[in-house]
Amino acid sequence: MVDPIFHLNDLPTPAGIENLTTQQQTYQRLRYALMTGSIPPGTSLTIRGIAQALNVSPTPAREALKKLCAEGALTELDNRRIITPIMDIARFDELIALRILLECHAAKSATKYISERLIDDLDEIDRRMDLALKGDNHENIVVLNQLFHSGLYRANPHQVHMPLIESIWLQLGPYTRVALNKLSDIYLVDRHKQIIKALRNRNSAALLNAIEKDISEGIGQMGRDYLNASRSPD
Amino acid sequence: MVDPIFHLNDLPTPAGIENLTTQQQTYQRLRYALMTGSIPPGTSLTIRGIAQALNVSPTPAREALKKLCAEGALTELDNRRIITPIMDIARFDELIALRILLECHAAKSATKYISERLIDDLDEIDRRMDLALKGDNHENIVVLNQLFHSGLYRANPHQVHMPLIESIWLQLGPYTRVALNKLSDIYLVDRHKQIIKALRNRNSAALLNAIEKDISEGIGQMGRDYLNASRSPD
DNA sequence: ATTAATGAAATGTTATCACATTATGATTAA
DNA sequence: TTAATCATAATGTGATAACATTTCATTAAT
Repeated sequence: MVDPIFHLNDLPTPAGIENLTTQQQTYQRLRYALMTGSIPPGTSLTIRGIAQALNVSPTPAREALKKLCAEGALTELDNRRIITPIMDIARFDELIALRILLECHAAKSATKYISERLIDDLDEIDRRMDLALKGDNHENIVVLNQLFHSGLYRANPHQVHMPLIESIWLQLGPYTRVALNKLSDIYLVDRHKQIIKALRNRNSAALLNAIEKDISEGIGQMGRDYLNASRSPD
Repeated sequence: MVDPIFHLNDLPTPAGIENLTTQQQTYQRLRYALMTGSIPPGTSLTIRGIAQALNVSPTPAREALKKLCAEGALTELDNRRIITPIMDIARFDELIALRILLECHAAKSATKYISERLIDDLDEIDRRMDLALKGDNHENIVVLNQLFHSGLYRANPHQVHMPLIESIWLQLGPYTRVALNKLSDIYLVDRHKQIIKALRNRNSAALLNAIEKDISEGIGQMGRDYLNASRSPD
């Protein structure tokens, strides 16, 4: 064993996974790591390596890895090796376009289920996100940002789009971190405020516009800049 | 063992899976069965049951089932049992709306990669579909219909949407069969002809319109009728 | 008769080992 | 020096058994 998994032991563990099966805990930990961009693109993940790093037997490690592959969060190469997805600009742009397409659709189809109570909850999440932004707490920012968006889309009880949206989020995971690193505070939060305002006013057009901008000017622009910048020096 | 898997032995096997691993073969066979609607909604699928029915050991059976769960083709209940998804009209309508949304987007983003050669290929697929329709060969119809659509969308080499679209197809699998059963021949095929014509003319608006109608007036309408009809007698 | 308790059967989960495939690096031949 | 070859290690795959959970039918108590 060449200790290829580096510091995966030290990865932050999501809360509330104590009662899950070993396999589910392993899955949640890996998923969380991917979502928050804690594993660089192109990293090779082996069954035994993960098992050792997370102190579980190969079986649950294997199932967790396979599940993440099936969700698009990891890539299975032809030689059966599993790696974190490698990104290029074309693929990135497709993912951003899909995020906008799916999330605007989800928001639209959720509109009629949205209560004042839910809007208050989203407002509260956004307030916490302001604090996390001030504190530069990346993990919390990512998690809260996802809670904000998924809280909105999940208002619709007929859940068919969230798995698709989460698949996209997982694939964009590493670049969420990049985007939030570069984020000059107020920007993203501002869009969230617009979203909340549009929800309160039941202004569908404004809502969709705010969501699109939140995505395209947030992770979309930052990620694209990053990919462009990291291409040249090579 | 109560032989819960009925006649899964007799399920048609997709061609060209000889060189795959046992797990992949198992996955392909189950997937094919689901895609063509050969397993009724609500059917319980057990690891040992599938293993026995397909004459493989539990390990590959389990991996195949888990993968299909991750893709949304099967549902994992809270009690850990795995069943084929149960449909209701609201969910069905969401799936159809998502199909239209994603497939129109995929078609649009594929447009600039579409060659005359590809259009000829699609034309050929559609011709074979005409034959299959005349012969009432359901499996072939379903497979050819998917080849037609995926052939178009896969023209775009930056593949991020096909996994999402296939997830939707899998979830709609049983109703594809229903739709094609009721289909009065010419209808669906006609839309395909429109798609091909729009491709040749590079008419984007006509293309998107034809795709939307192909879906909404094909499986969309038929499936909805079926769900409405089967609701009342109960 | 209904409900609760019990225990056996079915099923999902995990651990482990044997096997197949792939990757790696040393060795040899051109 | 380079390319091919081979042995070894690393890794994924498959089979099996022990264990945990859930289901279900039977039994006992009210």
